[in-house]
Amino acid sequence: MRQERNHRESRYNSVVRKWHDLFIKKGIYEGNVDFEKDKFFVNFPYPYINGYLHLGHAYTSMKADFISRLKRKLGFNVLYPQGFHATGQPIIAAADRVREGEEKQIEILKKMGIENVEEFKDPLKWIEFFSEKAYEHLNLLGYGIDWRRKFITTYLNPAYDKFIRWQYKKLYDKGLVYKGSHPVVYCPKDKHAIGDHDRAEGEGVVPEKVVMIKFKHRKGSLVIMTYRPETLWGVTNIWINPSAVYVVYDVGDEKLIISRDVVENFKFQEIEGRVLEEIKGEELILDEVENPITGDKVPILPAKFVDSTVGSGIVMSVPSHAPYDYVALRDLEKDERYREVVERLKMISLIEVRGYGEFPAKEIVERMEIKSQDEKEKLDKATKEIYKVEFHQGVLKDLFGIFAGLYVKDAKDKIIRFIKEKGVGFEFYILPEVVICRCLSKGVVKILHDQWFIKYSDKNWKDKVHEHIDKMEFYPESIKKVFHDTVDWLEDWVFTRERGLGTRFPYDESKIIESLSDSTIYMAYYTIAKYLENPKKYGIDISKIKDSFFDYVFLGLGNLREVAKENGLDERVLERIREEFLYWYKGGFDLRISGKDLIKNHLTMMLFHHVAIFPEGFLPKSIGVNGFVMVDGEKMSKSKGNFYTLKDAYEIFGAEETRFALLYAGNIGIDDPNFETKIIKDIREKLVWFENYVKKYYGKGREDVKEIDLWLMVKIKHLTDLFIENGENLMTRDAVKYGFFEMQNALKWYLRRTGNNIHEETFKVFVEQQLHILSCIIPHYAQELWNIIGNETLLPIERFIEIQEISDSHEILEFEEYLQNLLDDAKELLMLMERKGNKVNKIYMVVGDEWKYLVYDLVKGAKNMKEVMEKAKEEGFYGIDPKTFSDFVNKSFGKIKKSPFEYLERDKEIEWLFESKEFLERELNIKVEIKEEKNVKDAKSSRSLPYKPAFVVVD
RNA sequence: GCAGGGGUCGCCAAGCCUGGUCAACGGCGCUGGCCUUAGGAGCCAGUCCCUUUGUGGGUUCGUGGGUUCAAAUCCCACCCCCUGCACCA
Repeated sequence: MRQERNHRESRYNSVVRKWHDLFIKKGIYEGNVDFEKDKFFVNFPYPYINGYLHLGHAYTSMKADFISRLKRKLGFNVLYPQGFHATGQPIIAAADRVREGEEKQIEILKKMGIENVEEFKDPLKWIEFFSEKAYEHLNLLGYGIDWRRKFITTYLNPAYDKFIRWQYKKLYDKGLVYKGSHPVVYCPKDKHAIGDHDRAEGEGVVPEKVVMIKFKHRKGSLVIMTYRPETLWGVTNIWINPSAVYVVYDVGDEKLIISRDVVENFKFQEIEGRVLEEIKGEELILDEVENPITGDKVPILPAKFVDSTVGSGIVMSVPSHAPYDYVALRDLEKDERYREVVERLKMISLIEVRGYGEFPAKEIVERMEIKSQDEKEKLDKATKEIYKVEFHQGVLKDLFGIFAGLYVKDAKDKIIRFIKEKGVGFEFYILPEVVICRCLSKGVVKILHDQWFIKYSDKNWKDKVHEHIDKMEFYPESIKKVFHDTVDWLEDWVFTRERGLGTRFPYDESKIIESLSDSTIYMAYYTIAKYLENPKKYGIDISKIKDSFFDYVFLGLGNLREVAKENGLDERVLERIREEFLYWYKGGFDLRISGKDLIKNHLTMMLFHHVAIFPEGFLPKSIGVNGFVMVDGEKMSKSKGNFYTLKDAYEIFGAEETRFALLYAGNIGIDDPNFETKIIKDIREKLVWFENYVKKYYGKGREDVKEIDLWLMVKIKHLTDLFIENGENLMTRDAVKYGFFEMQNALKWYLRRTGNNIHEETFKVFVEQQLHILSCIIPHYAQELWNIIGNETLLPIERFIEIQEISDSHEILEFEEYLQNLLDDAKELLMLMERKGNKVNKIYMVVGDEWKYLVYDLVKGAKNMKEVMEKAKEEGFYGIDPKTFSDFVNKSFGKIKKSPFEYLERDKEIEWLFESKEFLERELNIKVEIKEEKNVKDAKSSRSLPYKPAFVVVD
């Protein structure tokens, strides 16, 4: 047996298959309009189907599955649908790679167990294959999804396609989409934007905005690039690279002097022109140019650090505030040829900043002991430092005129505007680092035109989204703020693409709507997908569906008869579709649960679009967000060998075990949960134990009720409440903890306390409630056992058992706690005695006298010792010698204050203690006698405290 | 750089928002015991340090300050770590 190389299939997989098929067949997961019941609509973002679903998908979607079951058992009418996402470029790109015979891609497919790789040259094959697999695999794990509403995106699904087109027409009509241009990192060879995923180098690099400023030169306008336009007031000279080649670039109305290396970049940013002449860098040296703002005449000087491929290949020198400039000038002073010129230059102090004097650059260079401009590392650090403090804390000095007194961070944009308005400069985009395309050509910044934008910058729109977010629930609550932040941060979004799968944009049919933009309001589509995805069944001809259909169904526009006629529908069908939407989408969907990566894009966009399209009363109600699942404490990855698809999990761990471990892996929240493979076995064994125990003892037991039976009942109620409360808040780890582990611990204690002499009815309630709880976690195991103990009904649609409040439940709970403390203390004592070599045959447990309990109450209600003594005096110290009394109070005041018992009465304590005598003897393996203090002579007995009997050992 | 999150007793991880009941939930690991032919599982006890024929004391929650009768919990500064930054699902 042990030699088996592969994991044996879980004993419960067949149980899962059996019941899952039946549940599906019986339609218990189908959400149908029922006005008698409150609805609960939960959904999980449709996964992109370029591969198998994995544990990451399973983790988040299992929370959706769980809550759908919990809510159903609480009496809600539940809708939990699932579609699949095919929009975008990856599938097409992957299919292309197959067609090109790329080995890596083919290998990936083969590893997935696909034999006929050829077929995957066709992107449609991918969609067909992987959406089918996703469906299959979700079923393997027994997801309770209403599959009648399953769909895929893109034009391959004409109904969905029409729905998306309708949405974008709405947005267009509302003026929320517009045509514009924007800068992208662009591959001149492939002729399209290079996203992160198709870069060989330069991941994460984005175009950065800089300012170009034109200095007057005898041959035209010398263009310098700067990140810090505010230092234009302090330019002492210009830097060029003496070994680079510069050109006079005629752009029509003026002649720009820039580096030859950047001419292409200028062209891509639509500064068209032609090169008139080339000038060697060294020829420009010592030429004079004029600062367009201050009118100062400054010389051009050589510097090694100038990169002729960045910006314009020319920069300005501000030695007072730029360490590089200061050092370069200092270096140059040593050069005979330039000494005279350099000595004449005067540093100009521009910015007042705490901690620095007039010339911060000079100070920091001296402090860091930077010797020359070759010390690049130090200089970069110094530059960063100066830039940071000056930007945040720096204030512009008087010579700035209208800008004087402003913080740099506030003045910057104003200065840029000023420069642009004066016509002496313009904005430009550069790449802060080199980007290399997959095709190995170097990326440039290109301004793309004819791009369509969604206007997320719209203030009014943002405000409405904020307003709605305030009304929503978030799990965890802390992410509400993140959503607010994201709404503020989101800028206009380019939503059209040249290539990829998807829906064409109605106002420019050459463009495809990209994937994030076509997945914004499809949750509403689920409500009617039942009809549109099964058109024949309802006599619907999708090709006849027009915008008026969606207008009517989603927005209530138009009248039934006309709309039905226009869309070739039976009026009753249309009415039902509208009704279905109204029912499920009333108050919005109830919960969308997703990975945390979608907060900053999809989820926020989803809110924007809902607010734009749907009226108040149909907007999302709540969002839950999860971290990324780890496996055994490590990020899941194929290279680490801890990557599991749903199918892997089913085969290796078993469906129920996987479900259980996923829910137990973590609570809702952005922390990364941990799926522990080693607890699979524990879970399975616990389940087997319970199953066996139930089979053996269910329906048996005594009839008379004891305190401990009541205790178990109280526990069942308490833990059920905790399970439901945590479950409803998606705290699945805690829910499982209370609903299973603590339930099982309670049962174990109960069996120990009763010595397996269980009370039939109490045990029956325990078992049934345990199965109710488990049917939210592992419904098939629960159903199987439910069936075995003689129930014919389908457990997932049964309600929890309502357990009546037990009147003295607090007292009962306290007594068990008391008993555990007592047992612990006694064990400790006996251990000590044993260690000492003392023989002990019997132990007296001596309950304190009544007056001690009176003191207990007094102390609990009193602020301090004095108050206790005063009150006691009034009562004549309860007939106790005042000295004994005060000694006792002195000794026990602190302990009593900390004591947890509030409800347990002394006579109950004694009564139940007598009932528990056998249990104590069994546990301690010694004779036990319960006594009252007044009946015992031994001096040790006086040590008794309320709720802490004294022990007297007898040999 | 900007934004968000986090540093807790070997590991994972509660608690901190609503200061005290916190030496600090729970799980894993480890140690000892019971059980067992044995291993596994299960059960019991222990797992910061010291002390103790019994309920005791000390020092802890990234670092350093502060507020308070009282701080893991509130405030300030600092150090370190993680994630996202868009045309991509």
